Parts: sequence; C-alpha cells; structure tokens
Amino acid sequence: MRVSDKHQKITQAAVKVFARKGFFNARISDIAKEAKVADGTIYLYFNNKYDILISLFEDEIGKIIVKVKLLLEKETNPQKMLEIYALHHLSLLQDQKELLEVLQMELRQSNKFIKEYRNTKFIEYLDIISDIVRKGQESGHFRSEIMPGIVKRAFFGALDEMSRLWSLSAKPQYSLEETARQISDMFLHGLVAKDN
Amino acid sequence: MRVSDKHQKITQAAVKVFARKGFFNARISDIAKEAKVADGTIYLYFNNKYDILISLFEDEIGKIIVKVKLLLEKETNPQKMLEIYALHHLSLLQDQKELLEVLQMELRQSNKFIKEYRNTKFIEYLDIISDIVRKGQESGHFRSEIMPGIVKRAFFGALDEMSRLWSLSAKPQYSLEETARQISDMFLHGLVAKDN
DNA sequence: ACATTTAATGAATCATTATTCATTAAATGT
DNA sequence: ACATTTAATGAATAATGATTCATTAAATGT
Repeated sequence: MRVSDKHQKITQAAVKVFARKGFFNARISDIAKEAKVADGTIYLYFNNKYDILISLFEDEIGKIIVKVKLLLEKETNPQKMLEIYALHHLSLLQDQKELLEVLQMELRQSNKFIKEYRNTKFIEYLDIISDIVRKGQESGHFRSEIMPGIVKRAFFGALDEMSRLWSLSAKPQYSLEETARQISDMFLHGLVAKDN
Repeated sequence: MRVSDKHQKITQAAVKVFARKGFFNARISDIAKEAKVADGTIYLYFNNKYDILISLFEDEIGKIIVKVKLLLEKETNPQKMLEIYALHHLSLLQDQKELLEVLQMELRQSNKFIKEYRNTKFIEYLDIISDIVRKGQESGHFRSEIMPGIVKRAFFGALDEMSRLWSLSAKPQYSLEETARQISDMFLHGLVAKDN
C-alpha cells in the first residue's frame, strides 16, 4: 500500500468526521475508526489534530482552485467569469457537501486560534475574484470606482452564506443554477430598477 | 447586588473570553476569573457552557436588532435603508469587536452542533434585509425579479465576510463608511458599467 | 438578636481523550 | 531463509476541565 493511500484515507475520514461532529467534538479515535486504521497510525502522517485540519484545508482548497481556474480559462467575458465562479462554488454543495462544511468551519476557527497559520490557499481562492474584477475594469466592462479588494470579500461572503444556509437546511429551496444566476445578476446589475 | 448584575457580568466576561480563545478553548474558570466570581456561580445563572453562548447570542443580537430598527424607522427610501443597515453592521466592528467575533463563531458552530437550537434572533436580524427589499420592490425602486430571500443571505454574507477580514487583520484598510458605501453601491447598482 | 432563606464559593469528582511508545506485522534486501 | 528496515497497532499515560455539592456568607423577615 502506497504511503499516499493512508494519508488520503485519513484525510477523507477526517472530512467526514469533522463535518459530522465539528473539529473540537471530533475524536482522533473517530477518525481512526472511519479510516480503518489504528489511532497511532494517524500520528505517522500528521503531527497533531490541528495539523489534520490545516493540511486538509490547504490540499482540498488547492484542488478547488485548480478546477475553477480550468473552467475559467475558456472564458474571457468577466461577467460570465463571475457567473462561472459562483456556480462552481455553489456546486460544491452538491458534490462535496461535507468538505464545504469543514472549510467553512475551519475558516472561522483556525485562522483565529492557530496563531502561526495563515491560510494562503484561501487567499489565492479569493484572489481569483479580484483578478476577474480588475480585468473587467481594465476592459471597461466594470465600473472602476468599485474596489476589487472589497468585491472579492463581498462576493465570496455572499456565496459562502448561501452555502451555509443550505448545509443547515436539508433541501435547497432554489436550484443551484438559479441561485448562482441571481447572485451574479445582483452583483453585476444591482437591485435598483433601471428607470430610477 | 441585583441578580441581573451577576448575569450580565458573566455574559460580558464570556464575550471577552470566547472572543480571545474561541468557545472550545475557553475554560469556565477563565470566564469565572474574568467575571470575578467563583466557577460554581456561573452554574447558578446558566445551565452549562453551551447555554452561556446561546443566551449571550440571543440577548446581544436582540439588542442589535432593536438598535438598527430604530435607525431605520426614520428612513423610507429603501436604498438608504440598505446603506444604514450596512453601516450599522460594520460599525459593530468599532464598537463591539469582541461581540461580533463571538457572533460569527457561534453562527458557524452551535447552529450545527447544538441540535435543538435554532437561532431565531439571527433570522429576525436577516429578515430586516428582506423586508427592506420587498418594500423596495413594491414601491418600484427595486427590480422584482431578484428574490428577497437570496438578497438577505447575500447581503449579510458580504457584510459578515468583510467583518471577518477586519477582525483578523489589525487595521481596516478602508474606512467603515467607505466600505459600507461600496457594498451598498454594488448591491444597488451592480458592477457593470452603464454603457454596457 | 435570632431564624430562615437565598446566593456564592471552590475543592473534589469523574469522565474524557490527545498523544506516546513498546510491541507486532509487513516489506525489502541479500 | 534470514536479517534488517519500515509501517502499523492499540493499550497505557497523563493531563485536562466541566460540573457537582457540601460548606459558608449574605440577605431578609420577625
């Protein structure tokens, strides 16, 4: 069995357990059981419990970045690009609900309570948004008075809060596509009716 | 000493300690020390550690609701109302940074891991946004095709994510007022340049 | 001044769990 | 086939900290 197999098995088990119980309520023994390894084995692959969360975060968000960048490659229209980003992010709910829940949790916790750690991958994920905005401003599609650094937080925050709602309630009330469209539409064209 | 005094002292101490260490890393004895009461005293006012967090949340968000509703009373223009909401929410960063941090944490945690508890006050806080949007749609100020239920999450999410950024970094890069204005502007008029 | 009720204390309990490490199993080399 | 290295195991450790409750203090009533 290759080394990476156990590492991955533990990571996947940890995603499940963290999503189910939360980081602090999750027991190492829960993760070990889920991964079908001994408790001690986990310490051959990770330094400690925090380390599981942190490396999980970096690895998985790294994969998400690769995927969304790939999707965006084909598109040059910044409006469309924002829509693609939104749809892809919300789609994680369908495809990787547990992972998304863990990422949300992690974002609020370790960032603040694991002092040494700055989630660099997360910043990279956000910067995709501000890059799109900047591009749109340069090409004249987007208004230049709105600051990309604010848009990236606001746009991500909007998507993240929608995901949070849905990972709590059993069933989304609106479809992913419709929601992604509505959020993009709002950010692109605003709430205000045109004849105002 | 009135009963409420101790209750309040403990609540305020808990806000400080939770903000500093996070809910799970916070010790009852930390809160007791901060409140200058004995450990056991806390259990005269709260059922358990979770109960401190939950009642703190309900009480404090209740106060915020009262305050923002008061501010909104004077205004009838829905655009202005959204701006007021945004500015008031971001202002919490200045006035009650620790509280805001605890609310953010709590939102991600107890909702998911304290099964019985639904944060009703939080929903009330969000519904202020959708009420404004609905009002704006009825008066024709806002486009009717955008769903208030989505706006409320997106708008709150945007504000919340901005706050999160700032409670991590020492100093806000932009002023509160400027940020509130930019976020409202984006939600109201969108990113897209008018001649597109 | 005394009795009774209410509030507060904080040391002791008791369960819980991350981590370690002595032991065993598997893999690799010769 | 045997020796050596590497990987995995899981019981034992050692600390931690939420909660309880017997005791003490304060408040209130008569």
